[in-house]
Amino acid sequence: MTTTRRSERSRRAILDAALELLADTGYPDLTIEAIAARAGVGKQTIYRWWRGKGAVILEALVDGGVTDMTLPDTGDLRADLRTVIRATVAEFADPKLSATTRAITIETLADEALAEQVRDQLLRPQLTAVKERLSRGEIREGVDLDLVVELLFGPIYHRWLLRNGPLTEEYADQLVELTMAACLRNG
Amino acid sequence: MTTTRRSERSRRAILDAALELLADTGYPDLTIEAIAARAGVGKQTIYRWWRGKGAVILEALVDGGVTDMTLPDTGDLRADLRTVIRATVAEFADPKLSATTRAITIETLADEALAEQVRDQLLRPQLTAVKERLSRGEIREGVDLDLVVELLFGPIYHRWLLRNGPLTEEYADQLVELTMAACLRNG
DNA sequence: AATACGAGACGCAACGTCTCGTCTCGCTTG
DNA sequence: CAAGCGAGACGAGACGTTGCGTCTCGTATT
Repeated sequence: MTTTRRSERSRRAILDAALELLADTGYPDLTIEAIAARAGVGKQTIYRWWRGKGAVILEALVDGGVTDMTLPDTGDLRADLRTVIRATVAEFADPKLSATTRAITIETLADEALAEQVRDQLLRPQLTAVKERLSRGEIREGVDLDLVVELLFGPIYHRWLLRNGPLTEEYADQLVELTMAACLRNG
Repeated sequence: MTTTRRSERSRRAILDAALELLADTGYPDLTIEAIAARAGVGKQTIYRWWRGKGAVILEALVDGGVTDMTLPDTGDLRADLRTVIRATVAEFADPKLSATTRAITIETLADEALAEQVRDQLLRPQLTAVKERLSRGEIREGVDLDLVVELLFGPIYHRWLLRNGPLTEEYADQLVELTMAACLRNG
């Protein structure tokens, strides 16, 4: 049995320091030593509880409640999706939030174990929520809802990753429109 | 006037060494020093001609002719897209090729200037080719072809990035089918 | 009494710059 | 036309710097 006498004070300081550093100085300057210094914490305290800076960022995001995206159900699927996709596009367009996403994505690409945690703890809840909302809509027979979810979020990631065009509200709406055309029962 | 007395021999050795290292030992071990050692070249020779390993990988890919994706035009848009998307999915599913893509993506996320070069020299040609093929198809009025292209490639990137499901031929076909439903004139 | 804590020293690896001596090319000059 | 010269790229690797992850301290907490 592990006697977890973990200091909540240090934990919070570390998570906050990580997010602050990302916002202030950007990913290249986000080092374990910088986090420890800014948090007023020994490096060992970080290594004792996390596998690396990727894990720190992940916990900071989960802790920050980014995953609590309870999407609306007004009965109008098109309108509800517009709300969600507009919010997602805005999130990716925001330089501050985008910096955090960029950091966690880099870590994710270099660490498969972390990638699975990010997927399960951060992304899946959101994707599942959208999928469930879709399942209550007028979707054509034989259409894979997972694929529809990807049809919505994939292009956003794609455009963000490749810096291949503006991430605007109009873009979000067009994306919803086209996706609806793909899977709605009444074309 | 710059008297470019650049050694083609060294250039080739460096590009080859970079790709070999990526295939053999993976991204974490892809260092400038390792590339120089494997290529039998001084580090300065790399720094003289490239901004970093990201630029080396990019040139290796461009040089390797990855961009020469001349897609077919049989008259059947659905069949042609199936061919292209199947190939793309297979590319992302292949561990060897995927390792290179992963490496260039990481570099891209950390270096905006590199990102633009990758987009313009590597990705845009392929996306443009697909867009042109689409423009010869029976697409509904008022549909943005750029968006349709993202509808095709976005989900693939999304699934690959998040490791969020298998990248199979069936997946490719379903993706094409759904995209066609979204934008074809005769629903 | 046990153990997490802040602080920081330690050896290691890769960074990017630099300084060698060598080699190769292009231009000059006899 | 050929011998010689000078600029600059080349392989090699030393150099100081930075961040890594591990390790000891003495202190603080429970």
